[in-house]
Amino acid sequence: MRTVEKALRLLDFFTDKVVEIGLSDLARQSGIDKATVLRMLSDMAECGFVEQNPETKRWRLGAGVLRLARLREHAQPVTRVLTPILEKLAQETGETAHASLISGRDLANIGVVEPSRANRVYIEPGLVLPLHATASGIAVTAFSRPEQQERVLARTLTAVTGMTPTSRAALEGMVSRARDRGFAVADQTYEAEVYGIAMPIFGPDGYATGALAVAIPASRAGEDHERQIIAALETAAHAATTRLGGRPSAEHRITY
Amino acid sequence: MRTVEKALRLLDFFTDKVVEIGLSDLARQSGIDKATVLRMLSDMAECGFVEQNPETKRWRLGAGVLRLARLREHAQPVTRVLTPILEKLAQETGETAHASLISGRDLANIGVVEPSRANRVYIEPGLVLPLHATASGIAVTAFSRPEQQERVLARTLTAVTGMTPTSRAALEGMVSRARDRGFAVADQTYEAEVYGIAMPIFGPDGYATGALAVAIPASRAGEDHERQIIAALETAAHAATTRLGGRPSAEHRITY
DNA sequence: GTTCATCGGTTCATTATATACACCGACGTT
DNA sequence: AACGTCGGTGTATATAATGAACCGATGAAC
Repeated sequence: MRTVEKALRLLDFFTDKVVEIGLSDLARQSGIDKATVLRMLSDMAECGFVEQNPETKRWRLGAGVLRLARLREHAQPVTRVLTPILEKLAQETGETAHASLISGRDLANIGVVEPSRANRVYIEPGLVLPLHATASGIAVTAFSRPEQQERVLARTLTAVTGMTPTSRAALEGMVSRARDRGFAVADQTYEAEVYGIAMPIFGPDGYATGALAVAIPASRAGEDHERQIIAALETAAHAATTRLGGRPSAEHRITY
Repeated sequence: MRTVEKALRLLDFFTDKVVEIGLSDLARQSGIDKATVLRMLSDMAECGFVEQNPETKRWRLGAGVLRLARLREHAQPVTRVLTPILEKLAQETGETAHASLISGRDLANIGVVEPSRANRVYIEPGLVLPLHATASGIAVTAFSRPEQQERVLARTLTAVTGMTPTSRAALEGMVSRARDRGFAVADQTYEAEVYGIAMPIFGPDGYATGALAVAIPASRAGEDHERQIIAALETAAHAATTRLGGRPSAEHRITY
């Protein structure tokens, strides 16, 4: 299999909670031989992607990722543009708002703003969202290029919760419904008790490049609240698209 | 060379100014065969490190780097901590202040704040600074582990300007002088007309992990100005070290 | 309107390189 | 003292990376 991809996938074992990982641990989790993992880590360390804690000998993300993020942000200031939009969205809806962008085969969370109320949904920063199991993923897929759409539908859909769509038919239904309505809804498909509503952000070619989403406790789901969220999302997503230099799809129309 | 490293080094061809690169161009610049470069880019794209502009077919940095940067920033909020320190430093000195961290074999610029005055030094965001040719690099090297120091001294030192130290002796002199004085000075070693002064940031083990620096037009270099900058740098670097959970080296004492 | 150069991308035989097993000393527990 | 685990090393083997030749498309030159 491809060595470069295997090496880069090692970085996905670092999460919000798992900040440092030991060599043997990483080898075990990834299923790759210890010697190989070490060589990959050393290679990535030479380039600044990871670094080794000199005391614990464990590995963590390196400063190189900060540099690259600055470069990308300088080329297109996604975070700077989306943060105020997310803040407004969280404030207007009183719920947790987050933004994700297509990153490889998945969706990468690149911004979260929580409302001030106590009972709110927590979303891990830097989370990888599966395209088939989240409102954001469905929204993006619904407005992707046909080939990209087919790639997602053709996958083996792993269940994250009991509500995750696992058959092609179920997913296809959710996607086409999202395309019709202009937004996607996911009822506890990724995490129990969490209900998500998402709207796509479009690129210059009229296809989705990411999504804005609002996550609410499932107990608060209800028609009025949902309408209010969708209205807030509509202006937010439109602002995000245009301020990022995108062009909304002609087929994107919101219908409740 | 190792494949993973070769692939990751491709990312270093993206800069402040070069936001997108075509396949043939990247192959030419890196000296790697076109087919190989394409495979590497495809692998990295699968992981979200790069993405292809669907119109121009050219490649750019992907959203995955934003995600990883968020994760690292969440684990240790380097940027958030250093930005206000840099702002104060730039304001106090009236000059461009910047911060860099060790990233692989080099130093990665991760923050710049410019003063309000018109005649100021411009530093590219996300720049890679060679350890031997910048004040920051000298400052870091002077307070690194002996092995690390030796690795830098043993390198083939490429000249960036006519003032860059290219002999081991010259570099050794600058490093030991920096160790004695507690800060490093670089007079147009990296860019003509730019004079840099840098002080190390220390990690928990008492060795340097990065540096804060002030860059001034060479024409403004002078003893009074320099003294003022060093004083501002001293408090700034101390604040950076402690607020990042580091411990200053016992050997770090400022002497003019 | 033809020519030519260059683009992104593909193919496939060759071989260089990644891999995995066995092994090391160090450390902490039992 | 025996055992398990850690990070790390050496090396024969086999797999995966490589690069030259080639493709169709595009655009500039004349």
